[in-house]
Amino acid sequence: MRAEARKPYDIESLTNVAVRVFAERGYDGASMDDVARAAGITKASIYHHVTGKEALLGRGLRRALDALSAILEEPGSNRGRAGARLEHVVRRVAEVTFDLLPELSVLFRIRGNSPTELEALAHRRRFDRTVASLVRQAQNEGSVRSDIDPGVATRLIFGMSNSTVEWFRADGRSSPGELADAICKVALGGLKI
Amino acid sequence: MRAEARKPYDIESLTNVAVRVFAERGYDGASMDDVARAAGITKASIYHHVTGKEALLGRGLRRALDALSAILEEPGSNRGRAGARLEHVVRRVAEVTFDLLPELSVLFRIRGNSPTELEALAHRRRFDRTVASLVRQAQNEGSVRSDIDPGVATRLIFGMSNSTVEWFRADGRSSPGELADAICKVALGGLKI
DNA sequence: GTCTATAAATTGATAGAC
DNA sequence: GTCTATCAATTTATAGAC
Repeated sequence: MRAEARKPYDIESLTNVAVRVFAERGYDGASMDDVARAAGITKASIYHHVTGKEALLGRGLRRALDALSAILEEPGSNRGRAGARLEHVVRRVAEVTFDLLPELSVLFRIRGNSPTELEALAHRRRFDRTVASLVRQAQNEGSVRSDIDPGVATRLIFGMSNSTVEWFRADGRSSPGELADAICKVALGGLKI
Repeated sequence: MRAEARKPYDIESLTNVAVRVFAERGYDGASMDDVARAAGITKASIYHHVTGKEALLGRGLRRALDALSAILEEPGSNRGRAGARLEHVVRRVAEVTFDLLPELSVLFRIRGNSPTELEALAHRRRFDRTVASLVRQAQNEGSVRSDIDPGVATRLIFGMSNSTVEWFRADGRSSPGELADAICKVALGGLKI
């Protein structure tokens, strides 16, 4: 492993490194020195690109939230029966999760300890509310069981889907597509035969 | 709200406070001063009861892991068909989660950033492996679908169940029993009708 | 764009009095 | 069992050279 000439960082490539470190050690558990070490530059150099640690967090959260919001704009989320639209959203959230694994991992673990985190949580709640109303429509049309509160059902589905960021690694043993399949099967069909 | 005479802390009552603070702000995001403030004593006083912050974490994690392990010793987890035993474990994990909400919340969010965390993660993996083998038995006896890997199924079930620590509050709107019901219904039966 | 050096604040932990 | 005072280390962030 020889030393290699590296392209200088810009704000995007540095954010890539930061979200990976935040995902691995947790935002609060990761220091700017951890990020610097992972990037192969010094801590001071980071401040040339961003105003501080919280700005790096904000950029990661923004990526995650933009990707989730985009799902709700897709045709599959807005056309057809509510049951089919719900299934589309669940599958696409799973796919986006694997696509932006560190960003979503960070989003799913924030606690609201700062204004940046609080704003992201508010955005996320908006997403959840939209899906919950989709669940309600699916219940009304008879394609989803009505004995569970729509908000609870939404949280349980995404609890299952989101938890994959804790253990899924694209290591070839199971592909993102296969896992997205499994999530849809269990969330919509259950484990029982 | 007048100042009140308070029973002096012992190690258990202080751990109660600490796990609640850790659950709310995250272990790394919580300072010893946060714990002290929540307890209504000074930071220095905490060190009379425990050797340090990591010891408080260890005590909380121990509570959570002991409660989970105890479930596997229950008759319902060891007698009868695998499908029924699995359902018992899922339900009991949900109930224990609501019973020890802050402790389980902390356990579910650790990353392995210290020896204490690494040891707890090892214990938790052991629990997961036991349940995964239960899922496999249930597949073999034909009570659980066989098109999903037992390890993946286990992680998805507990991903759903464990995620409740993020949002469930015993505020009367929905009871622990109702939520445990909903988790079993969705995990085993799915959302679809 | 990255570095060295350093400031300023926070934080985990200890000493010793009451 | 709790306090005040303080230390030592870590950590976020800045100044200024190259």
